[in-house]
Amino acid sequence: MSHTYEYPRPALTVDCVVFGFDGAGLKVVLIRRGLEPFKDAWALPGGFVQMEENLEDAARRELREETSLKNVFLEQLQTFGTVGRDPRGRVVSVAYVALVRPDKHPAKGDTDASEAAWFPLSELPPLAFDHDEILRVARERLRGKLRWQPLGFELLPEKFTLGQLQALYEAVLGTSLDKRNFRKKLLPYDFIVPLEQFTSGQHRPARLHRFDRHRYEALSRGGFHFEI
Amino acid sequence: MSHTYEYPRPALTVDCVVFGFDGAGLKVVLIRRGLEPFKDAWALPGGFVQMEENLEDAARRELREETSLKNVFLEQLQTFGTVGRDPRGRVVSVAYVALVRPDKHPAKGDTDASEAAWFPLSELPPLAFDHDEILRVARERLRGKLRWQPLGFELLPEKFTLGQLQALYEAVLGTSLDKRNFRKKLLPYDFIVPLEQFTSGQHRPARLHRFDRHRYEALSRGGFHFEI
DNA sequence: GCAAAAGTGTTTATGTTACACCCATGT
DNA sequence: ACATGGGTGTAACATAAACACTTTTGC
Repeated sequence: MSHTYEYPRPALTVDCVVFGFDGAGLKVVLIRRGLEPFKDAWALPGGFVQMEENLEDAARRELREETSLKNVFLEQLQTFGTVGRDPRGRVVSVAYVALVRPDKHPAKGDTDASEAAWFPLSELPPLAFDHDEILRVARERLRGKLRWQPLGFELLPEKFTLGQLQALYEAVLGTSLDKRNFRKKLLPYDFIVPLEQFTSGQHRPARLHRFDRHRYEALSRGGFHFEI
Repeated sequence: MSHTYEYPRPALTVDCVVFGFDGAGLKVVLIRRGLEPFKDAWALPGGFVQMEENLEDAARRELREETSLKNVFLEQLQTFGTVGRDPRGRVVSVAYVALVRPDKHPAKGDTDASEAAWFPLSELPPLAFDHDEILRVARERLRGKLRWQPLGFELLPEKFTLGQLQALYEAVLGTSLDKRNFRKKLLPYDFIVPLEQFTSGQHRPARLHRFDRHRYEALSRGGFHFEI
């Protein structure tokens, strides 16, 4: 070990923006902080990176500890390091975006966090630190990515209707889409596979579909181009 | 200050992938390391983040110190934090991408680095640390972004010919493009402004153009969509 | 029978691709 | 005169956008 350890260094945290979709709108997981600073305020789940821990592992650990979520889609977003973003001193945070299916994941607090809950993006409480900013960047990223990558499937149940898929796109993109054109665009790629199962309920049953990840990856390798 | 300082923490660095374009191919700035580890190996310019220094400021400072580059386009790329990526111990690096016009920027070493030089992407030496990986991600990002954003203008002189612009796109995307279709696609947006100046040289003079940043930003705000 | 969501095709407009020749200059 | 890169248009094709009615179910 050379001069690497000779001077003070920032603290390093990870923060996770966990998106979910309930059929109507996008939601995000927040935890109520149990400690100062910002005690009792809502914040993104996250915490300090351990010395021998990869960044993504730290993000997954914090998610597990604070929200009981595991095996979720997780991707690095951006690193936030403005001096003064944390009143405790210099803290640099590597932010991650996670996508989960709320039906599979109840989002209950476990250890550190006294409470964890889903919030609709339209009804957010004030957030601790610069977490509004992190969340804003995360929303932009999600909107940008959804158009070129079929991320939607990380947010929907394994079997879903085309109506649900479209509602998700509409919620993320903030626009309304034409039902026929939406299907015409997606279905020919054949990574959305129709099943012989249908929903039941008050209305006409809708056909269920599943996402064919292998088919999608094969297409991707061929350098295909897909845009909603 | 609470428990923030109670345990050991990773060291934090910034590393910069500086791209330039010389009319023929993409180049990147490397510095020859003067210290262990990887003494005398080539590496990306970068260094430790100071305690009261914003991340981007640290990146700009290191660029200035190691390569004399200033006032360049700079954007955060991704954070690399795999345990073991630095033999000195746990070092997490926030990587940045910079775009510069090589004509304006000679890239001479200044302080820390004994040497700084431009390397064509096709003739790279072995790099220190995980800098190959960082560079790989940077190239991908550049390729991805160039198609939706007119980044090209950061890499070309203020006044440029359409031939130069096309050569740049071809170098970054790794494809060849049709001259007529390329112009037909870009010019109607009117953010490339023809000038009444022409090159001189061995061949027919080419009209010079400039990038109209305001026009581009006005278009962007209108949510326009541009793709090569 | 009515309310509510599912499902389905065609036409028109727009954008993309492919393609070949003449022009201006320096040597 | 020739070598070199600059500059220009059109037709075929593919993709995107606009648009309305019928079906099935639960109540």
